[in-house]
Amino acid sequence: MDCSSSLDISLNLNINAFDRSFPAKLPEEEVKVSTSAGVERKWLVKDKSASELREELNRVYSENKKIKETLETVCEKYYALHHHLEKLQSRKSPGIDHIEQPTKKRKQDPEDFLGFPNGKTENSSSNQDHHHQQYEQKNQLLSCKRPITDSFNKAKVSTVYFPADSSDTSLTVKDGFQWRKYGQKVTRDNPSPRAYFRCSFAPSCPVKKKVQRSAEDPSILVATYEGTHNHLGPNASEGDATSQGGSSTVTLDMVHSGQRLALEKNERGTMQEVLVQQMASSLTNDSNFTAALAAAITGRLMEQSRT
DNA sequence: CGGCTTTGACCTGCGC
DNA sequence: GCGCAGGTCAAAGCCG
Repeated sequence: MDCSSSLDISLNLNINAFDRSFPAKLPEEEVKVSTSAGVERKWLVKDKSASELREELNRVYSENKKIKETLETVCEKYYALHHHLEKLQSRKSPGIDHIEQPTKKRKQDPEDFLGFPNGKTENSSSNQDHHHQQYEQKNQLLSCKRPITDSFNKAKVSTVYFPADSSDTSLTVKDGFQWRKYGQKVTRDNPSPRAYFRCSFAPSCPVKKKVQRSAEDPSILVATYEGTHNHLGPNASEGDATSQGGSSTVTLDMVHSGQRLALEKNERGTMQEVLVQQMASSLTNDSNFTAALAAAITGRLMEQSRT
């Protein structure tokens, strides 16, 4: 059963209520913002009175709140539905996991069971692990794999996601280290080839890297790092790419924070994480939402500059 | 010429 | 033991 195809959870959130003309109104109040230190903050408010602006900001905040609430509600409902579906399926096939196993042919790859005992990993503080956890959980559901329960591999493994042009066929990611490609292979579960790299920055560095385009989103390169660099990064301030994840990875914290409570239960958490991932994807592809988000961020910046 | 990529062959682990 | 699939090796070619 193809879980992904049977469930269309793309959100058709009605955010029209949000005045999408808001960004378009901004030129009227020419705003220059620089967030770096030594900031130049220049506000040229011409035609609008402060009260009008405040009113507009309040409206933006309330809309933002509404969107978040809607998201949470959708999550709750989706989870309830999915849970119900699971129950029905488990009744149909007693003794079998609610998620169909495609094959038991091979043991999970190290990067497939980073372990995450209690939802944590060796470098659990980094975003990439959180992303990887989400990604793996998503993969388990989308590819209908059994949830991973094996104890995690001893080798330090981490996964980093890099945005990439889907037309770009080179499997190279810029993480600051120097890599030597030693192999490429087409794997069964992904039409795009997987490239194998060794760290060539130091001769004895044991770190290996696998890079493969995401099967679900070709615009994402999935880099799996194994081992720990036994040398400093090319730039000392860069640190270890295997534990830092690079600056290119993206977190949609607004969505995550709204779901934290719902993640308390493990099973439920898995479902929620998947949902969050898919919703984030759905929302970021929605120009309406991105416009709304941009407006909300602008509003927040304006508020901060005022204080 | 040295370093890197490409790519087919080979090795290894796993399930049946 | 066999077949499959992922991982690695190494020769050949390319490039600066």
